[in-house]
Amino acid sequence: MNILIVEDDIDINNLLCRIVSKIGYNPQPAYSGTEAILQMERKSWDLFLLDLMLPGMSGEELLAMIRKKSDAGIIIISAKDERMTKVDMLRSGADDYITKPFDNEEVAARIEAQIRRLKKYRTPQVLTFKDIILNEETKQVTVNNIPVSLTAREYKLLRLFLTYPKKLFTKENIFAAVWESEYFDSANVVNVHMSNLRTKLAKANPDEEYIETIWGMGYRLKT
Amino acid sequence: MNILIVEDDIDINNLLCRIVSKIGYNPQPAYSGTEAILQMERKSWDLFLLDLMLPGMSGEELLAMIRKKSDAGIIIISAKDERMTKVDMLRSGADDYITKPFDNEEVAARIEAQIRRLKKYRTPQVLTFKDIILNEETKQVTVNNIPVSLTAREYKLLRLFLTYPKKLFTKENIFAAVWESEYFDSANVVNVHMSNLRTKLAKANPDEEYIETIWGMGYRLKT
DNA sequence: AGCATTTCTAAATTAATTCTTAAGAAAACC
DNA sequence: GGTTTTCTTAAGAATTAATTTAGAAATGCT
Repeated sequence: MNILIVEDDIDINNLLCRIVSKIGYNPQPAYSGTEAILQMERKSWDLFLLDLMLPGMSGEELLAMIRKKSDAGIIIISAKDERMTKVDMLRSGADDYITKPFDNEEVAARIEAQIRRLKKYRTPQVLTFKDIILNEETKQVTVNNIPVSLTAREYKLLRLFLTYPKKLFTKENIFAAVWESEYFDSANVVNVHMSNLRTKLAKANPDEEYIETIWGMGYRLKT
Repeated sequence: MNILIVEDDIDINNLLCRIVSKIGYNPQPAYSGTEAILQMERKSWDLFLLDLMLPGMSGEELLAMIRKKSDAGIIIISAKDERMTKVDMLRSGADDYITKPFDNEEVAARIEAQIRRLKKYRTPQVLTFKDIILNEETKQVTVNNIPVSLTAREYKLLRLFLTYPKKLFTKENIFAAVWESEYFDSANVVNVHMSNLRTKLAKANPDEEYIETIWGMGYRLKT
């Protein structure tokens, strides 16, 4: 469990790191918003402890960026005790909020509450189905031990299916998840990308069928 | 989204109900721990707002019981502002904690934060009747443990019957529900699809009858 | 800017479902 | 018992949905 601690005050950051270590997780300090962004690109994080007053970038901005890119837990730690900020933070995607000065034990408990929840619904770093191996960390996909190069769309499509291997996805489902947009004018976009994905998978292993079409309903992995 | 509000103070309970309604969810008051237990048996809840000081049963006990039986979200609302209690609550399975006196907007935001999380990981809906199992998420149907492949129309038909297992459906009913259209020229379309559905079910289990014809009226599941 | 890659659109092709028709069977009515 | 109505079922026609191809538009990269 990797926890990124975004807090510019060195002493407080150290303290938070110690708390995190003590309960058995892996802390990494970041002392500015920009440093946090760099850390996000470097590896994937399970939980963010986020100070709101940051050099380089406001905590609010950073919060929005994290939420956009990741499903990690976010705990805000801040001296701002104003009501609207608190409410706004929760609305905008933070999972919890702690005000300074904080109590060490409370911080530990809240971190564990988040981790407990995350663990439950954890998406593993490597997704597999039949002989497909999709590595979330490296974004590499192999089929039948052959590396398959997918475009971004194809990758997201495949990942969606592998994440819920039994679920039937309607084209609307797929569009909402992969395109991250509500509107959905033409089902054909989805069709085309499904076709392309299938072609690439088939090229790597012509003897196996991975995705089945359920007429009038959508697509599902073929078990 | 059904939210059970467990709080003995009538005014506070009312206030919480109003907050919940306002953000578009379905509140149900319970004024004691025992009433909450009864409500839990009566139907399934998505989220609990839980006061700690309760007649009939302590909030701590109730919390443990809820967590044992359900995956619902739990938000503690309490006047006890002692540190250890707060920490304990989070450790014992609550998802969030609000202290009285609370701010209406904050309560609303915290409820929405919980709901957002719950929605994402919803457990799949499975409908059953006799040895028919219909999985809403995978759209797979098994009869007598044999997978049955249904067309989209047949699936919707079967789901309609399983959703209201005792209801008699007229052909107009069925047409309206499955075809999602008002007009209904020929009852025979319904007949034909009912026939096809029956044939497929019978193939998987020839010894059981699932749908009975009520002459001159319509169809109903055969109990 | 210019090249390469990806993504989207449009249209032709193919496939599966859905509907219509019609003939025969079962139930209700007289 | 015969007649009428309602339902069942089978087969083929019509319709709708999905696949695929090719090219245009957009995006990304150097």
